[in-house]
Amino acid sequence: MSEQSATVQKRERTGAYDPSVIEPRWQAWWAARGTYRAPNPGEPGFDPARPKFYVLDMFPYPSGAGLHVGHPEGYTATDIVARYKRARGFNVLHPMGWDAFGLPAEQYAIQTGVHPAITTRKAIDTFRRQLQRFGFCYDWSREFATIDPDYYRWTQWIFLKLYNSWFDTGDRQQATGNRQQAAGSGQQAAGSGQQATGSGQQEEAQKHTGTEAHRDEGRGAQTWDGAEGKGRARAIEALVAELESGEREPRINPEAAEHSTADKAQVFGSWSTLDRATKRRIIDSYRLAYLAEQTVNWCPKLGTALANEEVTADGLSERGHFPVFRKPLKQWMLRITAYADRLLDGLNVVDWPESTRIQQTEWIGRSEGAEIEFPLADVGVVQQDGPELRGEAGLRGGAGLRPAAGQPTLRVGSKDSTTEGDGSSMSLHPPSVVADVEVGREPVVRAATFVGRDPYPPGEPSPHDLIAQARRLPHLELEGATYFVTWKTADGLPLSRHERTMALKALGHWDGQRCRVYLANVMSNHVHWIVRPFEGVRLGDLVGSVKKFSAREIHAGRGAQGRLWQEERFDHIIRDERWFTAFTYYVLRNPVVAGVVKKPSEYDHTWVHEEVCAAEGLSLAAGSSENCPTGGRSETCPTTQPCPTTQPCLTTQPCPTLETCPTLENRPTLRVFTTRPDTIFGATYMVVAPEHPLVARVLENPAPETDVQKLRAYVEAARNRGDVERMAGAEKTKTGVFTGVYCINPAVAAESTVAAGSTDPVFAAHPARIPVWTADYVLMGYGTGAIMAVPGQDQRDWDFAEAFDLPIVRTVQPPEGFDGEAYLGDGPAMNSGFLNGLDIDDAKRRIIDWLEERGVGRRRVQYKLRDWLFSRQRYWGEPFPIVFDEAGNHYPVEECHLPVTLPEMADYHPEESDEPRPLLAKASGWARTTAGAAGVRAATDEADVLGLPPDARVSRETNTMPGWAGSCWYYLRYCDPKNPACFSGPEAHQYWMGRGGVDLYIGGSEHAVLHLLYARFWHKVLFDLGCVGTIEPFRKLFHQGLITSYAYQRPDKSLVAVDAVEEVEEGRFIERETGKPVAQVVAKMSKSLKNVVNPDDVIAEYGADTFRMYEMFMGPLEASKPWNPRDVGGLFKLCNRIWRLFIDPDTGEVGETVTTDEPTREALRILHKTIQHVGEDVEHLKFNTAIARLFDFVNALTPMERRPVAVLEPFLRVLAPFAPHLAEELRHRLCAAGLIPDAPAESPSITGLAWPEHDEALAKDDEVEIAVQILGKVKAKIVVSADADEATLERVALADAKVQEQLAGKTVRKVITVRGRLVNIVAG
RNA sequence: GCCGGAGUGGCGGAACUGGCAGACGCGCGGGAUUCAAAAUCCCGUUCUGGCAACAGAGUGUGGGUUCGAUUCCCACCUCCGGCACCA
Repeated sequence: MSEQSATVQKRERTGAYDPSVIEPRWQAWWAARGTYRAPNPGEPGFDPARPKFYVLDMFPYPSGAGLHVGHPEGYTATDIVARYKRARGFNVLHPMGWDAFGLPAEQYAIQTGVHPAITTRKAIDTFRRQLQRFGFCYDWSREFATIDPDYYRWTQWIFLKLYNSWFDTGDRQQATGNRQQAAGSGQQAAGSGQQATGSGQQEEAQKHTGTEAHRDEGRGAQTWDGAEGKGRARAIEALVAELESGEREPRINPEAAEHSTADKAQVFGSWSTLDRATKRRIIDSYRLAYLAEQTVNWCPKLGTALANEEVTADGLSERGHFPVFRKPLKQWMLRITAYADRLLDGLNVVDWPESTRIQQTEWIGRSEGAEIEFPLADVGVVQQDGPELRGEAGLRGGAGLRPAAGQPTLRVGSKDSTTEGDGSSMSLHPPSVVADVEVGREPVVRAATFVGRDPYPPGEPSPHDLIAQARRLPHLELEGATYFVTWKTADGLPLSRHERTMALKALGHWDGQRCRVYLANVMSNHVHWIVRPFEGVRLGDLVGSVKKFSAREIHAGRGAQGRLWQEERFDHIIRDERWFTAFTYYVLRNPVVAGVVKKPSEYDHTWVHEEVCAAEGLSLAAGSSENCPTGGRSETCPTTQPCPTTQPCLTTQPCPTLETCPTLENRPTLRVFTTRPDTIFGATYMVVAPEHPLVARVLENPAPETDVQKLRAYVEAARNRGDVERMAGAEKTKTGVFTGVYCINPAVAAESTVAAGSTDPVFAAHPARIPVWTADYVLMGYGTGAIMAVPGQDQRDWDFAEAFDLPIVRTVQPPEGFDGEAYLGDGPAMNSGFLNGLDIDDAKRRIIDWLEERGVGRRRVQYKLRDWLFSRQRYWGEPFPIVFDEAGNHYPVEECHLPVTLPEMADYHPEESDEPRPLLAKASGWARTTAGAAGVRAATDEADVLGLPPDARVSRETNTMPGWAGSCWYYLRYCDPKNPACFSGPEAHQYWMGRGGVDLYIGGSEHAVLHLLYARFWHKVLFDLGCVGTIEPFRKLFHQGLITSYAYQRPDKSLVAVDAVEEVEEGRFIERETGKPVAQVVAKMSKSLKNVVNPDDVIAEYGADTFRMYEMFMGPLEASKPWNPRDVGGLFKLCNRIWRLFIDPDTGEVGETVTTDEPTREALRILHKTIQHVGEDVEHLKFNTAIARLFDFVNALTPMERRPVAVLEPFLRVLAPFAPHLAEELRHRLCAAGLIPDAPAESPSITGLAWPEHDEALAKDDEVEIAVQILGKVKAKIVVSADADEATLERVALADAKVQEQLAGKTVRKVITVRGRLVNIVAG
């Protein structure tokens, strides 16, 4: 201390440059005067005439270790820009604050019991003190930390915005459309949906904020501030209103990742009839914040969940080596996937580094392709009632088809007690396949593919189309539904009139008792039935009962036995009156069209409920056959006609009837996602992930070829491999096991015919029959967890096919001479039937159309992006403003009751527990409360599903938000950090966030993906809700490079710490202990290598100005570069030299060389060059070259005997952004010496002064040296006036003696002249 | 493996849109100042050959386009960052 102050005194006395004195002085002065305070619109001192510039640093986490030299790199850059822009007349917003929640403080609390807030505040104070020592021009009046209740109150508020919003895809019209409709009309529907969305947007924006919309209107920049389309967030009330009005069908959000496809397929009655729980389920499925069960790595010993990186390869915690288990836990998720497309689109309007945009694009991972259904050839394994099939498995339900055990072929069989015994005697039209519905046992077929789309076509299709459509749909059994059911007689045996009457009686038997029968109709060989089972009655039971009863009666009459009715039946839910009418109309009109009767009323085996007869608009006699493509004959397809189905028929014989047509329809299918549907003909096998439900199902119910043991072993191994071998690195060899099951390749099937006379109904030798394998190179989490393997065009598939000797078929013609394996390039399709000759794009279009027409596939976009897991089982984070009632329903805390603050804890030790439990749950006094105390809205009445009675017992959400939460919106709070009424006041927000948001955002590339993606997501939600006015938050983004350090490396590449090495001579280093030579290398700074540079030390030695200039001079801002202590001195020297341009070191006064002379031409030239180049370089963030220009200036001025103040003073204003203390000091000294007038009273600081204007003419050199090349080699130099034209250049160059010499004996062929550059003579 | 970025003196780096490669700094060499040192100022500093004038080579490697290439194209090598069997 005493030694240091002695040095200081000496420096002061001698007038040497001493940053340790001048820097703290000016820092205090700036702080006292509020020099860097940026007033908001409306505040005193705000100048609305100036444009704004918002320059932002990435939110630092104040670690206990304090600042390292990497931090100030970006901060210096933004500081320079902020100062420069201020000098250029901008109102600059340049704030700083703290992303302060974080694990280290909590860990420390666990160890010591010190409240994390205390630890964190201390770290913040250290950081602030360190940052202030750099002289950064932050507006500290705007400082806040994410741990401030005043701040996280609004983080919670935004969470509630997410919670209370849903993503309207704008497909309401499509909701009543059909997924199988032609692509053209589908697009039309989507288009009009978007339009509707767009027009409603502004309106709703106003509605939501309650205040003025934050939207930045009239700025005109469509790309920035316009509506985006592709759907948007809206208030949940709008959803409820749509549901209540009937505008939207009540159903589970089809886009909800947390719901199974079966959930999403459920069709509910009208909104008003639904119970509370169902209404809630539907609403919650739409929220942008939702609860879902997620697997966590739970470590009971640590009482905490661990990130994947914190778990070792052997399933132990990295910390402590305790066992870790995978446990499901209900956690909050944010529906970021809804914004996948918009997050992609936004990347096109921002000025960001290309690499970051690419990283984000890849993270979102959009791939366009097709989803294709591959019918399973062996369907015995797929009982349609299994809960497994409800997941994302992609197994489509059809009628359950079942092979006889041990037989490779399908035969008619039954478990029906009435037909026990010989199944073969029941064969129908061999070799066809008959579906087997196990009536009375488990007839419900879950709809695994009923995803996201309403099954009913738009407009008014013909009844025939409806029926055909219904046939393709999965069967559903739902409480309260009305069904259309139809089945045939076995063998198509005709019924007599008497038998038909009996059947009709049976169909009507339970009317009024167990069901309501709306329509019953018995034809000579089949029945139609429209029925609504009463509550608690199952459709399957009813059908079974009717069949059994009628069969017994009829058989008795005939004296026959066995099966009367076909086991297959079609049932489908009738959802609304339109459909009801259509089905009824179809049933009644069909006999007329078929010519059985003249009009429906003549049909005597029909019974229609009065209600139906009375129904409006049902005109039974109306209609004609013209809109029925098969002339109404599809029900009784005669053998003389081709099969009327749209599916390719695989048998060689004409189908007797539709129901027995062994086409691919109505089989269970394996659904795949592919980006190369054009290669479908080359799909020679299938692969499903080991976790795929099909595999479990096969294990339960093996196919004849299944090697159960091997399969089971593989699945087990794959499960373990998930965690263990992921770390072990890329595993090259492909592994897998054949499941024993086959699929039918629908494209190959359609193009091939089975040889006539084949008796094999499941195409045992057919090329369309392809094996299904399981292998862990297929991931359950992407697509459908199943692929069609196309070895010819996919290297992974190729490798797999090679390994397991599976067929390879090329379907894209590789170029001549191609000797690779899989061919991924473009080329004409081959071996692909109707696709042959088409290039990839055309083939894709063609095949997708083809698939869609047949209902076996569709266009599909897939994303890698997953929803954002938003819950952490930690104490030190933002509490969720959510409570749960005793039934487990969640309720938001009302806005006026925010913030929900963290409770005090007795200690921070997690409880050791097998059950995942967040730490906060220990604060039971806090967690258990009442709805009123927690601030939940009081329920208005019974029907109010979103409120609670105030005295209802509730428990608080005990998870907390993740670290990302607070940093997602901090840039908005800076605009208006103290506003108690709003997250950011509209006026301030509009001003600072106008014109594309943050104008310059600098931070490390480690945040290139997650932080920037999450923040953009929140911003877009807030945009949709009218809370912000730009579609993107950060207009220009820049990543500073890493600051590395030197370390030393032994010949074996191991690193040696800096303090263990000695430099024996220039550039030669040895390891002190061994004396062996080591090489100097660049490495990341790390404690272990002892190469960490502490900024405090550097500042103590050289001062902040030197530090700032060194960091900027090291190299390009974006590059990684090593900290070289030796180089720092060079910048200190620069500061000293600048000092001495002004100050006589002997006297400490302004030197006598500083004059009021008229500047010389030379002095003016260097000044204006400096102004110009530094300005340009700062604009381009090229600070290293800007500082080189400062060197140039000093180099030019140093030798001058007389230095005009008219040149020195503007130079200080150029210097100020880089070395603000030095510039401020010197300017004040010039004032004090009377060499320049005092600065204006309102801004006595150099900070308030304008950037000097440069004069282009003065900056120009009078004469320039021009290189003269002969054949591109410089041979001579000539000096000409700077504006010499081409002719002059050529003349002077050719006249040059040296040139003459070189050209002797040669002919000049051509002379190329570039003004101000060179002359190149082509001679020979 | 894929995607992105980068390879230039002893070192950090510069070179606008294809136009004198090595700005600027560090280090090093020489000189001035000094009793001496530090500091400061001046000169030099890509390599090879030559006392020198000068000559030749040279921007990771190999090829190409061009009057002219660090810059554009093709192939390859090395390093850094990101993703990782994404169908």
